[in-house]
Amino acid sequence: MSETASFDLSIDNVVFGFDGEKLQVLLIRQGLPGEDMGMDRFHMAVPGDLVLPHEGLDQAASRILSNLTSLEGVYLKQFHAFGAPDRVFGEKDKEWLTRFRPFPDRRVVTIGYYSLVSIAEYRPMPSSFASRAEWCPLSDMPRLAFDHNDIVMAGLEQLKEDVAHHNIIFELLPKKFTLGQFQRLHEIILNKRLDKRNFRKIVKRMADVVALDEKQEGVLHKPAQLYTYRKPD
Amino acid sequence: MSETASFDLSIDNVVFGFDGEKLQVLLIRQGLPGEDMGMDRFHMAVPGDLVLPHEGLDQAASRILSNLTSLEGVYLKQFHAFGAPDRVFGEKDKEWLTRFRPFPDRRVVTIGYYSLVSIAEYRPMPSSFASRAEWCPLSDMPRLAFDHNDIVMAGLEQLKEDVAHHNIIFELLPKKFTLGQFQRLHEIILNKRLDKRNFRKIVKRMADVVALDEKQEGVLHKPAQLYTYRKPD
DNA sequence: TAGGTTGGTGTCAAAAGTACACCAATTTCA
DNA sequence: TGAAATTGGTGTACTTTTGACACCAACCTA
Repeated sequence: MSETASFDLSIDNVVFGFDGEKLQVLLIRQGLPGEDMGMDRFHMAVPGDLVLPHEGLDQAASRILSNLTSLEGVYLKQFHAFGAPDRVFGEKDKEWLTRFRPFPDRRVVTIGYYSLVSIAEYRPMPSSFASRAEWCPLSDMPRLAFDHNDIVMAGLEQLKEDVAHHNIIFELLPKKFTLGQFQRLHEIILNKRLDKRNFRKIVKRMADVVALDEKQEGVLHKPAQLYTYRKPD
Repeated sequence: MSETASFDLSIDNVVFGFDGEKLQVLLIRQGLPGEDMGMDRFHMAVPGDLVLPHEGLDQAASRILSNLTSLEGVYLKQFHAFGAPDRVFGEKDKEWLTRFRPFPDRRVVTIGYYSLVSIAEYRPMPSSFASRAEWCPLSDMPRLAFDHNDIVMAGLEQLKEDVAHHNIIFELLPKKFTLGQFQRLHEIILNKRLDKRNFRKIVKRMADVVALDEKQEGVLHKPAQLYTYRKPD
């Protein structure tokens, strides 16, 4: 075993999206855009790529996200480094590396980031996006490439903790949201039911959640008051 | 700019110790053991080294910690990856890299870990340790090598958050501790004063902190009841 | 106009948090 | 041998937060 190591470094980004109903994760199809592959010739994966030689980690994360998904200016947070020596073990994974990576055998350590996106706000994506990336409900994740299933789960755990103690959850909501959506989002992330009246009591105490002069329209039930989040400087 | 990157990967470990009074950080003198260096010919640094080619990250972290400090079996937690392209900028840092690293110009990304240690329990260190590592109060940190000052501060921030929500704080205490020490430790980490009676009320509610049948000895004041922490499976 | 669906509201009891002051046990020094 | 210094140890009253709980309202569709 040589004492001199040489690693590739990558970023993998777990993009969480909320559509008012479910938490979803943005997945991309591995391979060249437009290339036709048999059904089991590819894996879905979390958007990720190698860090460039002179690039900071956060910078790389937002470049890669932007390249692969056209998402710009979204919340990004580093949450964990994944470096198990056997991160890459599947045959399909090795084949993919051989085709698309200059040094397919080099060990690659990846830094996990997660992003938060309101799906409603980012719905109109460029077409180049739609062809390669798609939302997938967290409750229905397929087998992903490499150790990406682990990365997604670790990202979710981190999100849970962060939500309990910070205000980042608003990044998952559209600018205008209902208290129903807000509560559902909490319930999904924390994975437990909350009492409606108690939840609203708490929200009333949040000075930065303010009621708008507007109601929901076109819903098949009593329309809800819309709220928004005002960032405290 | 080439598209093919190649990185060195290192671990840097912020070892926090508590002596009943102050929070301290374990620092090592950079350079060869026993080598005589002028006062400004070296930097203090957090214990860290390169990850080996076939080694997992957690595994590397505990190997490196053990090599540099003889500490074994201590609490270790990965908290952040540091990869700014200009992490290494000082003249002394470059000189050190040239002497001790096979590829001194290669970009190195480091994974930050922190460890928690009760100084009292680990006081009897092998002599090889004492000559190279020493505790330094957090309140009195010198200028460290590379970006290690940032790493220490980031580790402290993470510790603050983790202490509020997990039970890891007991790792910093000796097996037998007084409520005074326990309270002081909280005050230091959270950086605020706590009321003695209220603090003890909370502790009484912690089922896993139990009073021992023993008192402090040889202190210059009323001896305190000793307590211990029983891990809940 | 009836049924389905989500929105929206208040009260009470239990638990947790917060503010606050004095005596006790040991050591050291005069 | 006792006074001073130092930290240990205790309880009460008030406020705030949490948690359990049930019904009517407004919109849509058929």
